[in-house]
Amino acid sequence: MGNELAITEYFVRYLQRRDSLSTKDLERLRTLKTEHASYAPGEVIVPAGSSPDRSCMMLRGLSARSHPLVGRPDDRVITALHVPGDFVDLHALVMAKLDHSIIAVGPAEVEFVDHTELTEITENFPHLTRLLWMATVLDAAIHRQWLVAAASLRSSAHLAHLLCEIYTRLNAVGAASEHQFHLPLLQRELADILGYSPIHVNRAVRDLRDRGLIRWLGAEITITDWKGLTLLARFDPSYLDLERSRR
Amino acid sequence: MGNELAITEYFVRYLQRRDSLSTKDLERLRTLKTEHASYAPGEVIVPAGSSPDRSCMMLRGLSARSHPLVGRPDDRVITALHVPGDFVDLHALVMAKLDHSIIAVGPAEVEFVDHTELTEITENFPHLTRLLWMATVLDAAIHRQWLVAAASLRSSAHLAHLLCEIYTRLNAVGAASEHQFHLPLLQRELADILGYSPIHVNRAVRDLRDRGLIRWLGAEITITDWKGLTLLARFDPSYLDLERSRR
DNA sequence: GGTTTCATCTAACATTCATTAAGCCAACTC
DNA sequence: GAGTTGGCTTAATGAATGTTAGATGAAACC
Repeated sequence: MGNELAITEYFVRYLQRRDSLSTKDLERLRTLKTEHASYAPGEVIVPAGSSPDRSCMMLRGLSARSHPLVGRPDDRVITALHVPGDFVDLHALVMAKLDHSIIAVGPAEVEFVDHTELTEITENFPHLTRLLWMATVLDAAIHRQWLVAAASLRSSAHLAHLLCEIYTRLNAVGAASEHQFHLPLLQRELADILGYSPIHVNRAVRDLRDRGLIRWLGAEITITDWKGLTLLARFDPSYLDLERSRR
Repeated sequence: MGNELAITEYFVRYLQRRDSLSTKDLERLRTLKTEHASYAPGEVIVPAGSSPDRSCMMLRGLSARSHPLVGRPDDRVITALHVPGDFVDLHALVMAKLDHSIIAVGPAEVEFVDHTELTEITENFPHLTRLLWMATVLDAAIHRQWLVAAASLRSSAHLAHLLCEIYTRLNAVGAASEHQFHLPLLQRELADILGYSPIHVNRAVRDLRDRGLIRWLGAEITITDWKGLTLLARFDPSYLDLERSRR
């Protein structure tokens, strides 16, 4: 009780999109003690190699998991992007050491939750525990889809797939609608995500624009032909597990 | 009690490599009711799109997660390989629908565990639950490393990385030693894993052989220069979270 | 107004990888 | 032993992507 304008609301929506929460579960989530933090673009939220004793939920903006490359310290690969509602590094609860950093992409705001509280949930709230587990398993499903996209799609289609996914995820928690969204993502960062050179990303962006599939002004994206974009990307959202079911 | 030659032994070793198991946890694992099954090469163990009510542990051989491609039914991408000790599709416990198939690679043997039993563990064995959770989170870490490898390594180094990983995982559960192992994996299957054409995989295999890094006869692989192979692949096993720690 | 900075964009050339086609070799069949 | 199959191997060509270099344009600074 208290905490009426629950900080965890986005994450609650993320869960309710996929299962139903008991009053008890909801209550527990809404009374989680959290600590707010804001970050400037590029700032490190959680450093690689650390063993954090808390995990963070995305509130506003974007964050990414960044893997530094051994032997090429100024080079990196981004293996995940996180939008509001994501429990970004929940997996750190059961890992000995983080194998990557969490960084802010554009200005970002997060809420930290102590692992003592999460561990307590695993002791007393089995259904809620399975839902938290689900959140990490869903991240893995997204990783797999990125692997599929990387292996089977060419640059334009690959970029198209990423845009379809981000819009669908934003839309699922009510953070975007009408095929428009804010994406403060540089082409150089896109290159680290897609595994191309920045120049090649530029070719792909131009291609999607030339085909009349998207409009991209500054950080504002409009998907002008959703059907066409999903077709090119062979996008099928079922991996996002958006069905409600009992877990 | 009973079940002395526990079927779950490989998985127990997998967990004990990373945390300690209480007598109670051990007992619960060893009394899991399981159902044995054998598969011929290529056979489907769990089909994509299903909502299985059980999950399987790898006992012998290899299995893979295979993603069929929409619009190209004879094409696929393999996003994970599983060795003995892996709880292959444990994630299905908290997913509504599987986004991929589990298939046998070479002849394979698995043990199925009902989800009712696993759910019961989440109700009464919180520490063991966190260890099961860890197993799925570790799969995700491997997915991420595959993404990093795909984006940052060229064919030979990419193949080298896969070989380093498989050997390390086999070795971690005592299923391989002295840089030798059995790998019943066709070059065409390697192509589906690495995202190359079979012809290009062949070039990569030859390259590693020509450099004197590996010997590959039939399904028997010997890593003749471990140091050189890990250097080429920039292989750092820390993502496999092989440290023992309290979770 | 000029300068700097930084992201986006473009062009020219180099490398990596896919595709097609075909040869090789061992295991198996008739 | 001839034929067949399946996996491995090689070569030649073209498409996709990387690299290097530099142009453009907008915002921030002085």
